Amino acid sequence: MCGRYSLTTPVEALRRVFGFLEQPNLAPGYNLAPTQGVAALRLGADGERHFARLRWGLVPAWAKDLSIGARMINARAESVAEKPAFRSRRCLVLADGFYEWRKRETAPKQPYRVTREDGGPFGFAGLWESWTDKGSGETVETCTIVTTEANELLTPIHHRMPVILAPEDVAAWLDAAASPEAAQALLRPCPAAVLVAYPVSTRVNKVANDDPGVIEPLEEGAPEETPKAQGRLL
DNA sequence: CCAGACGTTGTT
DNA sequence: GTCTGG
DNA sequence: CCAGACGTTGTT
DNA sequence: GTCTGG
Repeated sequence: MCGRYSLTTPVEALRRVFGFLEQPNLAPGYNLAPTQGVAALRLGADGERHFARLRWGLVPAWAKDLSIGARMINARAESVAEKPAFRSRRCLVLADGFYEWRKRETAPKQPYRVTREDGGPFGFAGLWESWTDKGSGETVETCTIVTTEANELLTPIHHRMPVILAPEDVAAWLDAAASPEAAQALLRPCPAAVLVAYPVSTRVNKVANDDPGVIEPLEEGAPEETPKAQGRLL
């Protein structure tokens, strides 16, 4: 699954890689979590790619309130085609790393950060919807990240992973007019060789810890961190 | 016709 | 909203 | 994903 | 345990 990720790449570099029109202000996100506003791309009616901030956690149009979104943070690739709640429009959620927690027998879960081998940004296959509050009339755009089975790199850590689209597949995913069969075929684990994974501090567990420290590699075999060590700032 | 459901994750 | 069940 | 909350009564 | 919030 994918319940936490990072996007620290400067917006200029994102524009070069993904080719969207806008020049938004984008603060680095070391520890992005559900219900937060995240950076995404959508295909506009003009056929161009547009940047959008979407609330992470899909809220279907029929929902009574936003609370369902906290649980709709992922959509299984295996069920995207059938489930009514996921008959949504496609988007690309921009990232440069994601976190997975490996369960351990005795010790607490060990978090890992997974990035591209070259450190560059990438896009998760996403779905988005628009929800309007019946009372206030306020509209909120929300999104979810599609997941699939783990590839060889992720299997020792976790059995699911987000769908990471190869750059050449992004256009086919974003174009809702493209064949559903072609889009469905993109929802598979990316090659293990393009990714690397490394353990990070359990400081990432806490959403409020949104600082460069949470993406720093944790030294293997290092003694358990003390609360004092966890509290130090960089 | 109306009423009511509609979803994910995890489980080494 | 859209679909299923009654 | 993890962290943290999770409830009732009353209403002179 | 289950649910919500970030």
